[in-house]
Amino acid sequence: MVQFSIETPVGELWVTCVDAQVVSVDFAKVDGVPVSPVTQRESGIIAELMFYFQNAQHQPELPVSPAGTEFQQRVWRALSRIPAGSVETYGSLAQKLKTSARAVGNACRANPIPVLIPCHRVVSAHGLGGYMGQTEGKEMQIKQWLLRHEGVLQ
DNA sequence: TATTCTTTTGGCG
DNA sequence: CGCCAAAAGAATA
Repeated sequence: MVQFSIETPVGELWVTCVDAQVVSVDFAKVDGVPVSPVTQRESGIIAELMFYFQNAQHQPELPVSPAGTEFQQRVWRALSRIPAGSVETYGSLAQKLKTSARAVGNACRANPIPVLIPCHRVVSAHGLGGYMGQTEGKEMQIKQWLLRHEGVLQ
């Protein structure tokens, strides 16, 4: 397992890789976890991520292996198909997946890989919805930044 | 199987 | 616009 951090406009991004596959991405730093030396395989991942933070239209399609149930993987794959610069509502996603809006929200909340799996492009019918389990606060700032970065928000 | 959870939704004041 | 209750599906024990 290789873990390293990337400096982004929204803060430090912590990436965990196993066998050149992204396992998790987290905005919160976990103390006590040493940064492993980055190898050749991870350097490509870093480049892709940093490129996205410069060009919102570039959606990095990196090999990911999120740990989750069958249903969650289905939702996450659907999320990955949302093109940069557009958003979906929980309701419309639920229709496509033949499920309910709250079930979709459940899976989104369990998403271990923000940014790469664009759960920030899913909004509620009323407002923005939430992000990483929070409906307000720091997480929402990040969500808003990402959407603004992609031109969805003003 | 029962319990609890959810980044929702629609309606009403 | 803000508050409330309902409701569907899935995760968890």
